[in-house]
Amino acid sequence: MNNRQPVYLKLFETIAHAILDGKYQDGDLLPSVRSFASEQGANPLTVAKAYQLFQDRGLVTVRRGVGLFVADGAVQKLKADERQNFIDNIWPDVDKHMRRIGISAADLMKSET
Amino acid sequence: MNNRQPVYLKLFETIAHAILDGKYQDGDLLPSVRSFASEQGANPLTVAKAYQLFQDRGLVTVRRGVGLFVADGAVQKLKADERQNFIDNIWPDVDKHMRRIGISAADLMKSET
DNA sequence: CCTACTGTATTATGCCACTCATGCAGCATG
DNA sequence: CATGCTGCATGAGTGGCATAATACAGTAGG
Repeated sequence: MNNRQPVYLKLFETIAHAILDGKYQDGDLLPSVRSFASEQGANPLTVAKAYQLFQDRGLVTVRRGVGLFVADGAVQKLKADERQNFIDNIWPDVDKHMRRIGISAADLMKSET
Repeated sequence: MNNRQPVYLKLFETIAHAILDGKYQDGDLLPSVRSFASEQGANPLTVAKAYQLFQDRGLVTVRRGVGLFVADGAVQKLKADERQNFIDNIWPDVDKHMRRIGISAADLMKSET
């Protein structure tokens, strides 16, 4: 029903994960709008919209005519932001949901690794 | 991040939570489409759409002209469905996200009551 | 300078999920 | 039968998203 996460948000996550996983580090050049678009089978403007989100957060610096670069301290900042967002917004809901259906975090840890 | 959750899904969750919390039990009459709509400040058809999801899952029985009733075994079935959905769909994503940002389930359990 | 690459602004168009207003159909009660 | 409640089918409007076709601005390298 709701497979409908917008493409530009999926692209944002794809990039964010690549950064968090260390594929791109501070100062690295990100794929160009057009190349990443063709690589992902998306429209360049949709990619630009995803990149815009990084700019809004100050995670990339634009060198017009050259490309987009991971800003200084962006990796750390992105990770910190994601952690804070998880603790403040995501986990409370997940925790509530778990309590409601009677699953504890301890239960889940047993069936891991 | 997602304020974009449709109203009818929020309403579905509201009802589901009420059932899981024991407010409505097997055989109980659910609020009518119109009364629940005015109570929630929503459109009756949006409420109907939420109720439709329960019908699709066989969780309610319809008595046209009378109302919607919680089906026999619905409470148990809903709980089982929610658990399965959590384990299959929700938790894997949450777990992946946690690993990526370096938070373990053990970390979260420390800061809980 | 010229070419080829960068990001970006503009405008237009099609699409689809969501929401809602209206009206109809079924049942209980007096 | 009449009233007043139920759920529900139909159709229309809205807004966000994605795409497209251009065009422009900035930079690097031959």
